[in-house]
Amino acid sequence: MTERSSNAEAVRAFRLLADLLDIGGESAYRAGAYRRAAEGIGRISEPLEAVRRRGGLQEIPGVGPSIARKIGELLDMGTIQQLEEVGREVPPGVAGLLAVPDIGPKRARLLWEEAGVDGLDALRVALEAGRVDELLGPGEARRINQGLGTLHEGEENRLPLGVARRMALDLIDHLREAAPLISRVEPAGSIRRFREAVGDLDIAAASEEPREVVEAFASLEEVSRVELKGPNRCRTILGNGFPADLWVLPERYWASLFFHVTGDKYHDIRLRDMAITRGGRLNEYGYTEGDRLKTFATEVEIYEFFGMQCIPAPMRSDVGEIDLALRGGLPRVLGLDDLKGDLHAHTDWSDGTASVRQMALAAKERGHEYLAITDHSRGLGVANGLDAERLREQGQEIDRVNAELAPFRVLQGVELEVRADGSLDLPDEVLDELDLVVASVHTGLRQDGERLTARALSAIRHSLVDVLAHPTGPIVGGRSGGDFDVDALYAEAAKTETVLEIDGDPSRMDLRDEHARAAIAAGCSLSVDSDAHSVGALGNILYGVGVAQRAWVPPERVLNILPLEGLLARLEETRSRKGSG
DNA sequence: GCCGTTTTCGGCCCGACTGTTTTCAGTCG
Repeated sequence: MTERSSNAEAVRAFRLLADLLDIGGESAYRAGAYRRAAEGIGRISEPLEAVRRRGGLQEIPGVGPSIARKIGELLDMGTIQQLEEVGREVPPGVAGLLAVPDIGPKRARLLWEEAGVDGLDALRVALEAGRVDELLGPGEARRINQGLGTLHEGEENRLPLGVARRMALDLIDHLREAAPLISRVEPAGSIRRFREAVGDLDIAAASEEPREVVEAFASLEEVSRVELKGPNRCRTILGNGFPADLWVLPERYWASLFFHVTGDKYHDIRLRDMAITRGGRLNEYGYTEGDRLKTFATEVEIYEFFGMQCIPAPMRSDVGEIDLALRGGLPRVLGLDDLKGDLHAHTDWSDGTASVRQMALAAKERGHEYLAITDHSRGLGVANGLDAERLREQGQEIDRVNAELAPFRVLQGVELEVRADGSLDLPDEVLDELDLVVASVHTGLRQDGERLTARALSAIRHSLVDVLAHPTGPIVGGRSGGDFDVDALYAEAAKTETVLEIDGDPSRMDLRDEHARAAIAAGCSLSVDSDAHSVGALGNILYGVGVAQRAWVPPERVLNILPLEGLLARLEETRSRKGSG
């Protein structure tokens, strides 16, 4: 993973360069170009060094000849000369001020030049001494002081998608109670785009009385502070410190508003560019040419207006989807309806909360044809893992449930521990009796990369392992993943036809989007699962679908789009091929 | 600095909100 860190370094370097140029009074467009390039670099999973080797740097969105050259400097010398030079003019600490809400490049420059503020600590001192008040006025000083209070230094203040989405849905419920005049209200922004970590809640609403809805929103119990409030817009900070934004317009603007609030920014800008070349402009009300406004009933109509296919929200990021949609060549990506079943779920036999029958009934109700019960194996003692004996007993219970619920089918599987030495937690003759074996590396994630990778590879190669669960091992917002050589995993999984999982549990989201994209490019098949430990959590498969869409995963590369018979045949084929190979 | 179904030069998204600006600059999403 050492190569990959150079991507993160480049993102940091170009962001810093952009900030410093901005503060130094350089053209905002030039500074913006560096910021755009940082964005583009942040979205690729391939190491920059590898991209350079194949001459592909300028294919990165926002990277042209000049920035490509600077990427070269960074790779070869570990620094960018221009950054060093600009850093001598403007102390890099000044760029840190931009993280404070209401401080942009102009105020950062003013604070630094007029009050010697060269970082966040100096800002606190200056606020204390009343110098910010003198420079910017009491109102701005108050806002900046508040903004500084919500700023968590270092760590980016983002929440796992599942947590953020739950918060947004609760907020929406309460808003509907408080403001009955709402005709529509939906989470938008990065929640709707299924980013695995979310920085704020963006909510779009339609109402003929926008002002009343804004007032109701600002008065919700959850809201601890209103940062900004207008007739159709409100930005708040919730009691837990998390920002929540609301946009409200009358129903006839809904599609344009929903599109606008969904983003992402660069996708939005590309469509606005297209509006300009047509002689008009695109905004959250519709398309305006002269004094004539054309509104849209649906997002599909917006895209059709520009002669494009409609792009699913998770795919909106201006990394090529727009050009494909213009040519009618947007690939079909996995949808929730494509999935015929779920291949990873737990019951009260290990650390789940529901019985086999309860889980099966709930899966059946969701329209699934099958559900694999994959309780933990014995090695994960903390999760009450099953040994061979208890697996046999559980098999009898599964048989009874299958007799009752046919043609729905409960598959008996196991989530099998890959031990610290790379051996598997149950003997082959036990695994051979099961419908599905999902292998997992849960423990010893702090091992060095070589050993970790070797463990995962040995699981992938094993003839009775069908799926490698949550292959990289991170917990969103918590511990980072193991130091796996992911490219080696993809290559081996593709070769052996072992399936890699997209685990939809919101605290995992693993594989994440960039990994899933790389795995698809390497030729792997994937499964998209809930990893549910309760009946309600079966719905988490939706998050897995979101990740798959962000990664442009085509349905035909996903194992559990297969109907039951096809799935069983496929599992058997792959096992026998691996066994003989 | 990037980029092109009007462009290889001359543009660069758009609108909302705040403060102390009496007509707009700065910031944000």
